[in-house]
Amino acid sequence: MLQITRDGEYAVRAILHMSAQPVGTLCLISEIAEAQEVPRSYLSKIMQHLVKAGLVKSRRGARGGFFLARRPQEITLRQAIEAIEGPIFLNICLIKKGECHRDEFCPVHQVWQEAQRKLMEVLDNKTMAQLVQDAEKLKGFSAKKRTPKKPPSTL
Amino acid sequence: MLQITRDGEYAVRAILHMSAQPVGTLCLISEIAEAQEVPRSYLSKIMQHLVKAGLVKSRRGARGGFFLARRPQEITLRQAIEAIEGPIFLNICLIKKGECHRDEFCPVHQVWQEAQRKLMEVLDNKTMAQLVQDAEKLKGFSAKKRTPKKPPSTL
DNA sequence: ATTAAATAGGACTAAAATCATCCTGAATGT
DNA sequence: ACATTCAGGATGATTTTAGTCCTATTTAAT
Ligand code: FES
Ligand code: FES
Repeated sequence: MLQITRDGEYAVRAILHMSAQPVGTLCLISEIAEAQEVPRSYLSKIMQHLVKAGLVKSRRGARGGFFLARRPQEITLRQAIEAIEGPIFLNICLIKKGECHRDEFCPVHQVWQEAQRKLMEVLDNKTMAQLVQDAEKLKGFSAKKRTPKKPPSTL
Repeated sequence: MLQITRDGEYAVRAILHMSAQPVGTLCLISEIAEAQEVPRSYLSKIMQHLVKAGLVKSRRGARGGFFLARRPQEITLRQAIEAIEGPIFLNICLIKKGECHRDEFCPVHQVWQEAQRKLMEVLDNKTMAQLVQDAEKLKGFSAKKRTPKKPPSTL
């Protein structure tokens, strides 16, 4: 349907949540699920998948939890999404040359290639660290709307 | 899955096929289906849909067929795809403001907006007329590869 | 008027994807 | 030992995808 799945969306939320924590913080599934409004049991599966994909590490047992395998500035939005959704191909024929035998003479093919390139460029150029910063700005903005004076002391 | 469906792909093929015909030509389902490698009975449904969407007109009965409702230079790739797939939203929260209540503070939202804008830009800036031209160039190119000498007399 | 040629439209279906839930097992800190 | 967490498998409801097939209707030609 040319739309990301809930899996992808939830994965981004989870990674973003962890990215916003102080380094070394262990996050619990229930905590992430509640904060990011993701069904708890569903998120469990997604976290497992993210661990397997190598983006997240986990510790089992009491005082266990999840934490990022890399620093937030080293994780792009694309990586977060593709870790769960798999590589993105706007049309099936983009998977690889020859996947569709029409790609040799189909004039639409190069349009999809360009569209995909531009889409990826956007997702590649946004790191989790940047998103956390953006979120802080948004928070500051909505706070300003409520209390127009006195900028917040901590940023 | 962030991928266009067969419906969308087949619709583009069908419209492209009609765009490549001399004006006034009536195209038959079976003819388009064979040329564009689309299952005949499936294409039938897609053509119906394209007629309802107003992109294509039809004439029933003997000597009937399909033809474009507008000139190829007035039909963009986006219009062809969206006529069948409906409006494209890379994430469900882009459908409209407030569709997802997180859009106010979610820092990913504006990234999806930009990604979508760039994707649409690519699809908007390609008309069926241009694609037909591109196809002719591709044909000429592969023809050149087979017979490196003697450029084709008709273009 | 008959008939052949076409599209229109509805019913139906198999397979896969989507979006989850629930339970058991394994690991780990106290 | 025990409470706490994640790991992983089984299950399932619903929707989407990607078709097929049959009948009805319209139209042109004879
Ligand atoms: S073969 Fe890739 S779009 Fe046509
Ligand atoms: S609300 Fe739109 S991406 Fe998060």
